[in-house]
This record gives sequence, C-alpha cells and structure tokens, in this order.
Amino acid sequence: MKDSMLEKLNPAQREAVATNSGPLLVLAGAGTGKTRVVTFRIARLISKGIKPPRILAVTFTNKAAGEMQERIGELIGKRDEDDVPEISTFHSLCVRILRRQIDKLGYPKTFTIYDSSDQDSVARRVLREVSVPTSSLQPRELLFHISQWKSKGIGPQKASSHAVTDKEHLAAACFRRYQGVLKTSAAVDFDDLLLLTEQLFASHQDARTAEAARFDHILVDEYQDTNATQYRIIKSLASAHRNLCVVGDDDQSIYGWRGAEVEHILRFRDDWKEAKVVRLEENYRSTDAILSLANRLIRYNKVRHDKTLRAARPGGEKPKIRQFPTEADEAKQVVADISRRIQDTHAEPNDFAILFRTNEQTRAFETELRSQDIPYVLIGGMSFFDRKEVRDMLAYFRLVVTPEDEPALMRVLNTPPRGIGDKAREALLHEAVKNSCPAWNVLPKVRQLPDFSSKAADSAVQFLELIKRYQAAFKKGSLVDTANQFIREIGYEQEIKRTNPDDVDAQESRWGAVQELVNALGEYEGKRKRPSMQKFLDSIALAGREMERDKDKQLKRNAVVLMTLHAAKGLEFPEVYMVGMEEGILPHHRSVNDGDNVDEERRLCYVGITRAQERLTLSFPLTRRKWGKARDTKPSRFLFELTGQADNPHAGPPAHHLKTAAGKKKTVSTGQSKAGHKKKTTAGSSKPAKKLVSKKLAKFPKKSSSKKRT
DNA sequence: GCACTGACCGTTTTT
DNA sequence: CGGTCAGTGC
Repeated sequence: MKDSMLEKLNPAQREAVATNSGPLLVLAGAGTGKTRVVTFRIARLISKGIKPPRILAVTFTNKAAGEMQERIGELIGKRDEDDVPEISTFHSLCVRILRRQIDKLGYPKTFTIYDSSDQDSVARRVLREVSVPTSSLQPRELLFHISQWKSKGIGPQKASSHAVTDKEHLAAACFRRYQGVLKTSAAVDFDDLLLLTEQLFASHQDARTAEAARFDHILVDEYQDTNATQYRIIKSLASAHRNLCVVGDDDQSIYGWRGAEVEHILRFRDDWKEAKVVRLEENYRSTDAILSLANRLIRYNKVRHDKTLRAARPGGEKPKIRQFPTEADEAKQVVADISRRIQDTHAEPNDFAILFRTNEQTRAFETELRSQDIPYVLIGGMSFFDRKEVRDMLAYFRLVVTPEDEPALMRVLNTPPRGIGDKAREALLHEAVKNSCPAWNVLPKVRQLPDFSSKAADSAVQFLELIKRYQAAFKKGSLVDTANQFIREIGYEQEIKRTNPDDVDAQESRWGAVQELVNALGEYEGKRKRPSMQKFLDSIALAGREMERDKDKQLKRNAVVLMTLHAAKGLEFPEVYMVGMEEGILPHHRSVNDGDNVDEERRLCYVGITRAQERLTLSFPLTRRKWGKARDTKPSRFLFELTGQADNPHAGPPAHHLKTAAGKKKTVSTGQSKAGHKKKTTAGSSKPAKKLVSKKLAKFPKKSSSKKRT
C-alpha cells in the first residue's frame, strides 16, 4: 500500500491508520469507516515492512474475518497462504493456541469442540447423575449459569463462591461434574476455548510467551463486545510489544448477555496509559434522515459516551413506520414492497435486508419470499448442519477423530439400529462413570457386563472394530474416498430408505444432505494444503452455520438477506426493513421482565437502524399468533422514542395529527416535520402518548405506504 | 428393542 | 401450531 492511499481517508481515519506503534483506541460510531480503518492499517503495517504473519486481527464473527481477509487481499495483492495476516475470531484463535498447548492442561491434543446440543446432553447426564430433578434445575438453566461463570473467567472451583440463589448453588455443584465429563470425553465447549486459553496463560508462562511472541501487532474489532476472558487473553498477548489497536462503539454493545462488558472499552486507558485515542464521528453510510432517527433513539440510553454522529450525506428519503393486521400481512406487504422496488427501480435483491429480533420471526417471510420467487438467504437459524442425517454423519466422523467423544458415541452407537438398546446403553454409561473413563473404553469389555445380551455385545464389538478400522483409513487415504466408503459400510442409505418407506422426497432430501456433507468435505480437502478430518470438524464447529459451500455462494450472491439484528452487526444495506417492532419482541419481554436490559435492546434497535444506507422501513403487526392464538400487540416503545413522541408522555402527540398522518398519507412519517406538528398541538390530550397513538394507529390498519414525502 | 401416539409446553440474541 | 418426550403395544 502506498502512503498516497491515505489521502482517501478523512483526518481522523488517517490518524488511526498512520499510528505505527503503541496502544490505540479508536472510538468509532456506526458507519464511520471502522472496518476500513482496520484494513488500511493492516495494509500499511505490511507496507512498512512488518511481515504479514506477525499481525493478528481479531474479529467477532467468521463472516467479518472472511470479509476483512478479502479486503486486505485487494489492498496488498493476493499472497501465499502462509504469508497473510492471521485474521480470526477469538474462538478460532484459541483453538489454534490450544491445539498446540492444551496437553499442558492435561487434555489430549485431539479434543473435540462441543456445540450446544452436545452440551445439552452432558447437562442432562450430569443432572441425572446427581439426581437433581429437572423441576429444580433445567439443563438449560445449568448451562446458562455455567456459561455466565465461564465468560467471567470463573472456573468450576470458584463458582460456588459466586453463587447467590439456590439454583446457582445447585448449578455450581453440577459445574465440577460437567467439567469432569467434558474432560474425560476429551471435549471442550465454546466457553472453554476462551477459559482454557486464559488458564493456560495464567499457569504456563512459557506457553504464554511463546504464543505472544508470534505477533508484533494486534488489532481487535468490535471491542465493545469483549468479555472478561477475551480481554485477559488479549492483554496477555499484547503486553510485551503493546502494539494493540482496538476499535469499537459503546452504543453498539449488544452482547452483554454473553458477558461482554462495555467497561473494557470505556476504561481502555487504565491498562494502556499511553494509548492514543481517535474518535470517528462522521457517518458515511446513512442519509441524514436515517441517522437522525438513530441519534434521537440512542439518546434515551443513560450510560454512554455522549457523542452525536454527523451525517456526511444530507437529506434522504424519510424512514417509514408501517403497521399491518397480522404478521402474515406484514410479511406479505414487506415482500410485495421489495418485489415492487426490484421491478420499478434499479434495486437488486441483495440491496435489501429484513432484520428480526428473534429467529422464529423468519418463517412468515421465508414462505412469502419463496412464493414470490425472490431469492433470499437466511443467515443463522436452522442450518444444514443441524439436520439429523448430517449430525449423524458428523458424529461418526467425530468418533473417528476423538473416540472419547461421548455424545457422538451415544448418537451413533445404535444408528442405524444394531440391537443396542436403552438397557445396554445405560449399562455402558454406568460402567464408564464407575471407572471415570470414557464410554469408549468400556466397549471392548461389554461382554462382561450382565446387562449386555450376547447379541448387543456382538454388535458393540463390531461397531468398535468398524470405527477402529476407519481411524486408520482416514489417516492414510483421501478424506472423501474414505468417507464415502465409511458411509457405505455404515449402511446409512439403506437406513434412510428403511425409515422413510413411502416418502421418496424425504429419502432424496436426506440422502442428498449426506452427499452434500461429503461434497463440503471434498471442497475443504481441495482447498487445504494439509487437510485433516480434525480441522474440517473444527471449522464446522466454529463456522458451522455460516459455512457456505461454493455452490451456495453462487446461488445466493444476489439475494435478499434475512437475519437477526445481532447477526447484522457490522454490515450495511441500501434498504433495510426492521420488522416486528413491537413490545415483547423489541424490546424482548425477557429483557424487560428479568432485569433492566432495555438499554441493550435499544442499542440493538440502534444497530438495526444504522445498517440502512438509503431507505429504512420499520413495521409491526397489530396482532401476532402465538401458540395458535392471535394476540394484540403494542407498538415498540422505541418507535415513540425515535419519532420524538416519547419525550413528554403526558402531553403526547395530538390525535388529529396522527389521524391525518395515518389516514391521509397512510403512513406515519417520521422526521423533522414531527416537531412542527407537535408544537402546535400539544394541548390535545392528557392521555399517555403510547396508548393514544397505539389506539389511533389501530384505526388504520393495513394501508400500504404512499410515495409521498414530507 | 423398536415404532407409534398423545400429552405437554413454550425458545431472545451467538461463538 | 409444532417439536419433544414419556408411555404403550407389538
């Protein structure tokens, strides 16, 4: 990269990019060119003579990592696989460290990574073993507490001293056992990846220095979402050279529920006293009309760095607020609107994003998009890797790599059925617990267990032989060929046919998924220099739902994007639809009821609004079906805040204004005009604004917005 | 040991 | 409404 490229940046951005060494804090609002600064900075360091592998950039999602990699590639030209900066998520970074060092903590190097369903099965087992009825502590709750502790760096030994409620004490007691099961199963969960890395650094100075010495420069994106463990890992890695650049925005902190603490970004200079601070406050992404809504909304948050983003793009189309009778109508009209825009304007499907608070909301929109033949991508949600047949195959693969993996063993021990039933399975587990060894180690001895019939024992031994044979085979031959042979020998295709006797569609779809998985393995194998099943499984565990196969990529390149607000962080779209803007959804009722998390919901809303570049539509249905029954909804409080209608709830916006606005224009427009209306009619009503507005809005359901602007 | 049936219950967000 | 799980019959 040439220094002349710095001219493309504004002074603040240039300052951030051109700082060569020492700690640097970039406080960057939404759309101020954060990612650009990070990528330019990396490119510049390389041009100043830093070897690319000496640079570590940490991102929050795999998607962000991939995009950054691509942009840096554009800036510095394509390089050899071994001569690029390490750009990864916290979790991938920790996996790499642990694959090198975990034996120091007494784990085998072939550990597996458990996903939430594996965790769930461990939790259930633990609760049963200590005979805790699920009425006093549910597996979910246990996992929730464990995860909370782990994200604060609290291990099983320390947990009980942090427990307050009865459930927490119970959970703390189970925590030790849970961790024990994981260890004997040679497994780590997502939180362990971070926690164990931190523990490794704390207890093994040599490992810490060795890992820290790999890098000269560290950059962390989305720093506001860093939790205590992540913070300490970064501190360990950067403390020697102190070339640490963190970039973030406290207004976009939306992972508090996962242990993220905004304090880390607010108190950066406590630990890095000489840190330079650069603020980016000029927003290039959104029009002024959109940005002023966002600014108005976020001011309702009490605790924040006070800052106001300036819009570099004046004017713009006024954002719309729309309401519909039901959520089905909402989906229909939003999709119709998109379809119309694609036909009438130059807009392409990938100019649009539909953003949700919860994954469950996507269904209606998917159906609608499919029936309108508009291509779409659903980010997150139920993925290919959640399908039963895919999970089955992956369990077989996992077992080959890590036979101690108990959930994998339990999953496939009798899939397809080979006569090993509940009784035998219980006996196997019981024996494993008794000897505190992996269930796998019991398999050779099942003939001695009275609860194993000779038939079950025969099957178990045969199963053992099968896995052992393929352990050897996968080490020698090509992954794909071996996998195909493995699957044939398992007899999975016949099993699919047997369990779906009259449903050819289901048979094809299931078997197709198995073949897709093998294809993915093939693509992986073709791309890597040193492919291994273990690394393939790692990438699925870490990237999982975002892992796209090349074929999908082509297909979905130009598609409407459906995703949650959380998943939308860091992205931008010309046209954004935020749907389900109602109380109970955004803010989510769990955030309102269990604690004071409305501020985080407000930030979530803020993140959504600031994704939009040109055009923003907020909508909600007047009723929502839940468990088969339709229930009335209330518009989200954020709608009142961002339109300025919540400032004085007792004066409230006048009825006649809303009537005209909603009736004539068939849309409640937002923006500057509001102030005028509001002023001249404050005398109108003594009712709280919310009630009034919601009532008035309710009178004009299902009217599509007109083109009229204010 | 295995498949089918009805009662129950109710998901925030993610690596 | 739709997925999960315990209980029942073969």
